[in-house]
Amino acid sequence: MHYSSFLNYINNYIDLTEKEIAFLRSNTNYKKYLKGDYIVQQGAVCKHTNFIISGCTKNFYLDQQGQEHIVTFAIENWWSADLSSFVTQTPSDFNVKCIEATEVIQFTYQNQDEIFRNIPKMETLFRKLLEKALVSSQKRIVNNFSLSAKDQYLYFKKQYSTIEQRVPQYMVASYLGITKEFLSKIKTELAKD
Amino acid sequence: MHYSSFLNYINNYIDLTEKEIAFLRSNTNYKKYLKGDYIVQQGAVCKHTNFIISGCTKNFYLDQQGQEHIVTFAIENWWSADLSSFVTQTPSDFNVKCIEATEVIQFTYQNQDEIFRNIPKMETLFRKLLEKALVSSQKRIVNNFSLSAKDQYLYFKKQYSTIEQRVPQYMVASYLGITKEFLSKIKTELAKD
DNA sequence: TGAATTTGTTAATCTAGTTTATTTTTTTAT
DNA sequence: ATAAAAAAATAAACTAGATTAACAAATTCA
Repeated sequence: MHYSSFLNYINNYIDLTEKEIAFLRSNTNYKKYLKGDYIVQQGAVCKHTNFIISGCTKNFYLDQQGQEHIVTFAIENWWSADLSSFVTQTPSDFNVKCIEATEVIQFTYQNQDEIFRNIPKMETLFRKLLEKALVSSQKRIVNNFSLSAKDQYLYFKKQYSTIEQRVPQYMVASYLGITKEFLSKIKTELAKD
Repeated sequence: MHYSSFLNYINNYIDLTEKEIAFLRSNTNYKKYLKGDYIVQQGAVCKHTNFIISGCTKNFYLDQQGQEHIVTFAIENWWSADLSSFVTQTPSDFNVKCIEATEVIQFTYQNQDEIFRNIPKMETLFRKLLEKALVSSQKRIVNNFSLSAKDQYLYFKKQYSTIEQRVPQYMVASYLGITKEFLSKIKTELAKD
């Protein structure tokens, strides 16, 4: 049922015994959010790390002028949380909001602690996930200062074509750090070729 | 001797037994680089993760036009490597070069594997380090698209005042993703206030 | 079905940061 | 102490991308 895609995902990386699976189940829970629901709100502590079974979320913050800046998107088989708030259990500077109705498997900080203590393989898995995430975050910084807005858009389109097709264009612009008008201009230019 | 600052550092996070310390020593080694030496070269595999005992390094890449873009600096008590190349053991897109003569404690990918297998606390330490690194990498992305060049410079100055005082200004500009001329302009403007 | 709201486009004007070129200052090595 | 090299400053012309504002499509939902 709900857990199959979650367990499948983990099974791609590590082998779990029946007992470990049971332990994992008892330290996580399933939750369903509606389109527009907040999973994390700026100012509140991020209580859970969420594995997305279905749906799509955006992680964003509002600047002094109240403008929304999207930091990351997340879809099926991705993790979604505000890492900073989760690991320190202090109020978040970010919001996580559902762009679509979204189903997740989630666990608290305490749950995570239990899981890592009882299933060390899970900590190894997370260490590797964090490595990957850091690499792609660094890649994004690099792209940021060596690619033009046009090339950054093309990179995004190539890397995350699924996401590009699912979210409104102004959110893509926000993710890229450009205005929606300029993205529109880029797209009409690209269409000419 | 060489190991004291390394062991001190680790001791801030976890407690190691004498036996574990011995194991750690036998799976790492000390190395000294001169100013200007490369620790990692673009195109070569990053063989080691380096803990800096003394000195300063820059992690950078050269774009199509041969322009240098600095991704990170590292000084005493920081880690220095090209993570992407290290974890995949494939050729690096980046260079790590010593800005000053630099002493490190280093270990290979195999060493790391051994260390994590034999001292799980060390994997926990690294998982937490990665969390911190990812948080600050995300913070940098956020700053990138919500702060002006001037405010990004001020943030850098505040966060990394030691580094700012140690490296030439054109490298700070490269790290910030602006030209040295523009940084110079910013600094004279700031000096007026 | 059609009015309201969200999303996307176009075009004119504006600005933060780049480029190029020259000069001045600081550092390094002898 | 001094020449050479590296780093920093200055200034003018230029450009990628922002802003504003008006309009056009596409969704949503009563």
